[in-house]
Amino acid sequence: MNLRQKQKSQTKKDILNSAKHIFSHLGFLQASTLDIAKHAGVAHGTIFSHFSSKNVLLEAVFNKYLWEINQKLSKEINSNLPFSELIEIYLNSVIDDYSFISNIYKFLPFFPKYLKEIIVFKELSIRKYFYDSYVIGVNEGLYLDIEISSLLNFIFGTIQYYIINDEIFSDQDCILVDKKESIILTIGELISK
Amino acid sequence: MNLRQKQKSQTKKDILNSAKHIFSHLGFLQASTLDIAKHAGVAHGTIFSHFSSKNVLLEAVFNKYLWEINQKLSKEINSNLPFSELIEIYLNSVIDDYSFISNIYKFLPFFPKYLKEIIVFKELSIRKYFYDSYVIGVNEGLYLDIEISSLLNFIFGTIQYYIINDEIFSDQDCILVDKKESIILTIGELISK
Amino acid sequence: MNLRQKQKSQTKKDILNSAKHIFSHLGFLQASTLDIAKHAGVAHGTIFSHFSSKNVLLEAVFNKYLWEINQKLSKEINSNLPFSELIEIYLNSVIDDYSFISNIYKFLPFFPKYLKEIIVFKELSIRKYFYDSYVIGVNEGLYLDIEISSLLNFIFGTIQYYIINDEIFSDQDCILVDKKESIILTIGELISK
Amino acid sequence: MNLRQKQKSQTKKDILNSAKHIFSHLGFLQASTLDIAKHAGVAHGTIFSHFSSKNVLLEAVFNKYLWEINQKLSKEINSNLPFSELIEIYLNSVIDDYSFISNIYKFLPFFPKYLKEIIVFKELSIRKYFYDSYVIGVNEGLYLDIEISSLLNFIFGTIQYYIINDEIFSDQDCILVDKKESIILTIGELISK
DNA sequence: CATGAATGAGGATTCATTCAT
DNA sequence: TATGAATGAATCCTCATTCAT
Repeated sequence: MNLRQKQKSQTKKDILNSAKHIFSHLGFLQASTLDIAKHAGVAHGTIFSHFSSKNVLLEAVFNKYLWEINQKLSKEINSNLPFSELIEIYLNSVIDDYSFISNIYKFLPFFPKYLKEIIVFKELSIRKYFYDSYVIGVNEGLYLDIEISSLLNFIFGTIQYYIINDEIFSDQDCILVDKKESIILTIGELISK
Repeated sequence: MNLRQKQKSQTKKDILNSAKHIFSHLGFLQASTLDIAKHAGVAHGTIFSHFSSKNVLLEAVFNKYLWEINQKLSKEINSNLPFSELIEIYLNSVIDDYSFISNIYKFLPFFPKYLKEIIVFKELSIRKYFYDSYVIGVNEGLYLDIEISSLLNFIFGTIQYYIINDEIFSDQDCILVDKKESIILTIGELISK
Repeated sequence: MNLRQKQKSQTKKDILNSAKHIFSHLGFLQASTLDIAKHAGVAHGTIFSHFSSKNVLLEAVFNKYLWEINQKLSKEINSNLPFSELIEIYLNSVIDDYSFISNIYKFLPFFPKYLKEIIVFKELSIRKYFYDSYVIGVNEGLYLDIEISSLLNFIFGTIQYYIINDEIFSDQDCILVDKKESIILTIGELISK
Repeated sequence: MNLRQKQKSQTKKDILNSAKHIFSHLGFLQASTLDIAKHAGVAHGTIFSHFSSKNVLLEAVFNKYLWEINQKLSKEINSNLPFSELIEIYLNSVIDDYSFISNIYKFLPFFPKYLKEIIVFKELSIRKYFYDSYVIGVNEGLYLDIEISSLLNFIFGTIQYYIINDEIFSDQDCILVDKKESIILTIGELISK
């Protein structure tokens, strides 16, 4: 990669970074491409020479950062860990990047289908760990033997619910800090045999 | 009520109906007041002679239709019914007005706080039935004795989760038709002692 | 005049009164016909059954109240009074109805020509007294013998200038209270032989 | 300055010019930003990429043209000139840009305070010359020794008065052409010792 | 005559996207 | 590739005026 290519690559990174930052702080609709360009220190048009539209930029942001978050999570997570520990690790990873992830969930309905699918696809790879851990627990006679994918919808659904309604549930910056213990406890009680 | 008042009242109803319709189909942000006016067959300005702003119209739509839905629900629902039957009745009421209710949940994060509170307040009155029914079940030794409000967050959260992600989970018009049984079954298994 | 006619006449008076009040407080452009109707306790349309347009109402307000102000002024004023006393009386009459009169002067450029002419015509009848008084003063050898109508333009112009620029010249409600003495003094010095 | 910058600068000038033109002909309130854009041959939005709001554009127009007018005036004016000559020079400068300046005076009461202050500030720098010239005249025993700032209010007030009421006083395009001599003469008679 | 619901033209502003430089 | 000026469709809201009741 020559200098020119490096600079180009750096510009793209700057835009992605700024996009994530602006999206996290203003939300995906309120964030304008001009805001992002200013924050990245590039011309407005430069965004469109790297990303053909705002939605394509959104897609790139998702691909990059959700992938990073998943990477980090994969290192800590492990199907041999007990189910409730997985939930805690997952919640911690959401808390770490709360302003970004909460905005994703809040704006999900506005995204075109292909963006939703990217997001869901990333989530699926995480679900795998939960699934396997639960199977082990069932085999060990610890957990109820129920349809696991339904159970996982309950868990991820509840977390998403708290995030989306955070403004109502709590005055804190991140509602999950408050609710983490309660979520883990309730799930534990529900699934234990 | 004289003719004038009847006509006025009818116009207001027409606007509210059209607003509900447009909101349900385009979403609350994409729906323009001009769209609504056209659909209602009135002049653009007429909307603003009945509702001082788009948000006030939104509020009125919520108050009218959530109230109607709640009314209907209250007639069918009853704390003495078993918990899973309540869930079914509730799900049916959501299914009946799916395109409207799903949009409410999808756009919730974008509403001003006072609108969120209206919606939450309506939900609370429904939760009461669930709460009481669960208490009865616990006393009868049928259900696990866990923190009920947390449990209800799990249930409402899961339903909201299916709704918000409906486009991904299912090609049907209404995902809950598909998932109803699964939801009820899973909850039943989880809470049964 | 029968009861019906009396009521009609009273409604018209109410509207004129309210119009003057609203015009005085909000200015002629910011004041809406709806504001006036509400203040008068009549239906919006009623205004237009008495006055064919907002401008016609404006005209009526001018005719009524400028006439009243002139009437009152005519009783106090008298060509035999010394010139500076006339100025003081005139200034006092402006001060008495400052919020109305100041708005007239401020909005003068927005009025159609025929409304301007009404206003000027009312002013002319007052000018007559000033003119005559000055002539007497000149004949008595007290005042400079200059073109009087030009002089009067100087005086009325200056007063209008203070009114129009009151926000800049003073924080008081009525700048003329502050400037009255200075105006009279300066004119006195300029015209004395 | 490269081509891009020149073009941008030219567009801005075009907008300012058109704004001045439209403001002068329609008045500051009746003039719409769309009118200005059309006259300047640019898209409506272009105005807002150069000026953040209509008021900011107004401010820019004032700053640019009042400054130019003042510049031109400063070159001709000089405190050592006799007072009546100053008045003539000032009147000529108003006459030169009559449709613009007359609109400023006519719409003065409707401008936000900070715009009024810009206008007044420009006027103050001119007043300085008048003040100094008068002082010299007084010292030479030519003029009455009276409070000068009051006198200047009389003069500027009278000019403003003629301008605001031009439609009534004269059928000419510019009333000051008619009245110039009369104004100078009357002032001369009033102030001469 | 009085009512007041309905009208609809008009106006300022936003912002993703384009394209000449 | 990068720039950033220019675009123009889209949106909410105001208000004098009309007219059926």
